Amino acid sequence: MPTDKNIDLTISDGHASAPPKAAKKILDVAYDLFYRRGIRAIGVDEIVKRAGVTKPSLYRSFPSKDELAASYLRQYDLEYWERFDEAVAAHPGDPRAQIKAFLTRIGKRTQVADYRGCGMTNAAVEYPDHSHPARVVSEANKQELRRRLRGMAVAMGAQDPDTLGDGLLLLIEGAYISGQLFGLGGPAQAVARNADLLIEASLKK
Amino acid sequence: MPTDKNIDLTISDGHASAPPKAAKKILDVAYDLFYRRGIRAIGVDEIVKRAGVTKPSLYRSFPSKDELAASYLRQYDLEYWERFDEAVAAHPGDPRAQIKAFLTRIGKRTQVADYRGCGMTNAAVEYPDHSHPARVVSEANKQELRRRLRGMAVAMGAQDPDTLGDGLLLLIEGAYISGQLFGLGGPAQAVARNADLLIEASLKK
DNA sequence: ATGTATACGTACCGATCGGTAACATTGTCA
DNA sequence: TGACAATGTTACCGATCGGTACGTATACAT
Repeated sequence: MPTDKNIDLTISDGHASAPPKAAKKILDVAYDLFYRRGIRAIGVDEIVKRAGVTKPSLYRSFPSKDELAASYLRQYDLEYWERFDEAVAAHPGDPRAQIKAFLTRIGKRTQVADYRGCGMTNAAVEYPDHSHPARVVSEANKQELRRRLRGMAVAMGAQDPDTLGDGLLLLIEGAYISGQLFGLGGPAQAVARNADLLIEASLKK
Repeated sequence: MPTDKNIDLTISDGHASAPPKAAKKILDVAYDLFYRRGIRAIGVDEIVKRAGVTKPSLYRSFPSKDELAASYLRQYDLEYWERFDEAVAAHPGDPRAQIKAFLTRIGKRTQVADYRGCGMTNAAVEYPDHSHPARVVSEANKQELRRRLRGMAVAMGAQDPDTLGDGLLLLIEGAYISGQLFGLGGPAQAVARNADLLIEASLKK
C-alpha cells in the first residue's frame, strides 16, 4: 500500500501549530466506527488500520481503548450541545419553540436507514458498570440534559416542571432508541408532536 | 438435525427420575448474565462455568452463541407479554387503566439500583445488524408492542390513535433507557404520570 | 553536523474469543 | 442385559482481543 506519509499530514490546518495528527485521525475513525457499529464490536486493530496508523501510535495518544471510547464520547458531547444550542438560539426566549425545534430535528434524523440513535445512550447500554470511563461521560451528559429540560419546563410555566422535564427526556430517549429499532416510519417521527401535546397538557391554566 | 427442539418438560422434583437438563441450566444462566451484563460482554466459557456444565453441552443444545442469545430473548419475550397481559387482565375493558398499570409497574421496576432496562432494547443496541438472530427477535417484540399500543389507543378513543400509541411507546422506551442511566430518582419514575397526561391530551373532546 | 526529543513502525506478547474432535460415563427403558 | 441418548472429560483449533518492547525515522535547535 503506497500510503505516503507526506501527502495527508496537514488537512488544511490553519496554522503551523502541530498537535499530533495521528491522534486526530484515530479519534475521527474511532468516532465513526464506535458510533455506527458499537464500541465493543470494534477492535483497536480495525481502528488503526482504517486510520492508516499503527497500534503503538494509538497507545501513545490514548492510555487504553476504554479511554479512547471516553474521548469519543467527549467529542460527541461537544457536538451534541452544539445541536442543542442551535435549536435554542433559533427561538430566543421561547423554550417551547426551542424544544419543538430540537425534537423536530431529532425526529428527522431518526428517519433514515441505519440510524444508530444516541452515542451516549448506546455506550451506557454497552457498559453497565458505572465506573467505566465511557459510561462516566455518558451519565454526565444525560444529567446535564435532564437539568436543561427541567429548566426549560420551568421557563415554560409548567404546573409541575420536574415532571414535564422528565417526560420530555423520556420522549427524547424513546426517540433515540425506537429510531434505531424501527427505522423508517417508526414511532420516533411522532416525537415532536407528542412532546407538544404533553407540554400543552402540562401548562398552568 | 442432531439437536431436536428440546423443549423442557422436566418434572424435576426431588426424586431421581428427572435429571436436570443441561440446556435449561445453560439458558437460565445465559438469561441472567446476558441481561445483567450484556450479551457481548459474556463469553461462553463463563456461561458453562456458572451453569456447571461443559462447552460441548452448550453446543449440543444451541448451534452458536448468537442463537443462544436469540433463545434468551425468546424466553424474555414470553415473560414480557406475561407481565403485559397481567396489567391488561387487571382492568378488563379499560385500556387507559391497563396502560397506567403497566407503566406504573415499569416505573417501579426502574427504581432499583443496577436496573438494566429492557433486554430487547439492549440487545438491539448491542447488535445494529438487522440480520443478527438476537436482533430479529428484538425487532419482532417491538413491532408487536407498537401494534398493541396503537390498538389500545384506538380503544381509548384517541383523536389520532397512531400518534398516541407511538407516544406511549416512546415514553416506555425512554423509561427503560433512563432507568438504567439515572438509577434511583431518575426520570423513569415519572413515566406513568406523563403517559396519563399525554393520554388525557389526546382524547377526543 | 550533531544532539535531542518526538513520532512512527515491526514484531511480538499472553489471554480470551467462539467452536470442535474424540472418547468416557451415566441413567433410563426395553 | 443391551441399546440409546444425554452429558461429561480433555484437549485442541485458528482468530482476535487489548497492549507493549524495542528499534527507526524525522524535525529542529544549537
